Amino acid sequence: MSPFDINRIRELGPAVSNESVEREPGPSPCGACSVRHLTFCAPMAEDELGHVSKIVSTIELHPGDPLFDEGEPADSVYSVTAGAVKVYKLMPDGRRQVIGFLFSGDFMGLAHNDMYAYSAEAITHSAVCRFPRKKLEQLLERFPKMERRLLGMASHELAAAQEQMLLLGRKTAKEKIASFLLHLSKRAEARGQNPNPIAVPMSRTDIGDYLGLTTETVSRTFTQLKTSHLISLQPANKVELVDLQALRDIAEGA
Amino acid sequence: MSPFDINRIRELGPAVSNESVEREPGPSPCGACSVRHLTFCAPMAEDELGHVSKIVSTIELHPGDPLFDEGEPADSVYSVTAGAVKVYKLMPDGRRQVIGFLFSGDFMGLAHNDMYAYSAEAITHSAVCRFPRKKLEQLLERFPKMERRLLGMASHELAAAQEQMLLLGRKTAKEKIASFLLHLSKRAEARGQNPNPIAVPMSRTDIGDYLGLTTETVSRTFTQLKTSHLISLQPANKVELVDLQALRDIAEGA
DNA sequence: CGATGGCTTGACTAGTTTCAAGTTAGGTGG
DNA sequence: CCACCTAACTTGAAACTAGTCAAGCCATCG
Repeated sequence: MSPFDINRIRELGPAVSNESVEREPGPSPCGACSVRHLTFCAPMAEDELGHVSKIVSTIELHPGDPLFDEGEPADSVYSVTAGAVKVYKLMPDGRRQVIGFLFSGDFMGLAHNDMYAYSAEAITHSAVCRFPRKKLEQLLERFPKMERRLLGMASHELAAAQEQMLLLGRKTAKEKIASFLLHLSKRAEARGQNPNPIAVPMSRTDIGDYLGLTTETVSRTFTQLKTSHLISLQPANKVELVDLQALRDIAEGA
Repeated sequence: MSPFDINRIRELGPAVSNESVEREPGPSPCGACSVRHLTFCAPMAEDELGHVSKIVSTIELHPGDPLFDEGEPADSVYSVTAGAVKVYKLMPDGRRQVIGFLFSGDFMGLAHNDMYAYSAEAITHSAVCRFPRKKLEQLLERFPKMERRLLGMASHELAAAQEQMLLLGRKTAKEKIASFLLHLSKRAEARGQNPNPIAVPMSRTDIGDYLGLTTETVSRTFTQLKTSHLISLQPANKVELVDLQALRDIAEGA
């Protein structure tokens, strides 16, 4: 979490309860959105933002707050504006696969059919924008440039998912962890945050469920990378990538 | 492969060499396309198909023919009209992850940046339509309904990729194979083909590289399912799903 | 300052891979 | 038309990576 993100959340005002707070849109929530250039709202002109503000509502989430669950009617699409959210799928016996970690600019809930294909839950104190599906679809129809942007972001997501398939299907534990850390670094940079050291707000269990490993293996592998002086574990869940090139070599399997 | 698909290929005429053959579009290749309802061309009206025909060229592929390679400039987007194509990523040491098997109606090459993120190669005798990227983008700009269709298909792909992440990260070999066979069955049905017995045109190695397993484990697991009378291996690479419910229970991990 | 939950470490187990050898099937040429 | 040849597939035994079970450590927060 950058200070930038924290400021964004503070703008939302204090929570009135320990549950998620949903606020009606103010005069121009989108005009003030500091991460708009990262979201699917990016192509909208200043004087068109009113159309977006009109259908959006802002939700504040605390660590562990659920946003929606797999199988629920997919009434809304969400865009993360601050914090970190995880999306995951569950098997009947409790096995879990984390599909992705979402940060500022990322969206979720773009289901083809009418149910969410995964569950979403906040990792840190976060803020998301909620778009009722029907109204968003009307907006997309009126502004094809927004739909184009969404297609571009979906293509990007798809490429990332395919890269993750390679990781899950063919990489070793060490290669998975190295890839994961480099991926976090790249994404932080893309959001204009510090790429090194990186914030690692999710738990070892979450990381394991994202990489197809157990908590224990994740922990052992971190220790191994630390002992080899490739990374350094810092306070406040920060990780310094000490030897970037070595990490890249490991991640690629070279 | 259904007889239907084979007929489609025969319409293309004989190959003039053992390499892929690229043909200039005839008077109305799209008007005659029998799988159009499955492709991203579906929303186009009959009298608009000329715009599509004008930019498309048809390519015939024989088993093993490469279509493009990871890292090449992504000049074109392709739509499969007959046969089966595999797309895969390679690691420097040769480890391979098959990202997907494509059949009639599926598209590939929708990269966000300017390079293909994976390689594509024909499994069976196949036919694909080639759309120069620039020209396709112009077409999408003119026909937002086509772009909407593409976004819908991309969302669907994304959901499938996420399901595959769960498979790769958390399922056992037996669960992976059961899921794979059921997935093939569902997809055949969606294309109007027989969902049981199913055609399994890809090799054990391809299946392994798709499921994150070795050839040997795939083979052993098929044998195991056969011995348990859940499936039956038939001639011509066909597999009969004998006990559908048991396969579903295994696939879901129940 | 104690308690809780997350993280780390250890010993053992198991599922899958690896290495190796056979078997089957399909395509080719005599 | 048959026999061979090759590649794909199957099966077996040993090895290894990551998982499981269990205990201890650390840090954060009332």
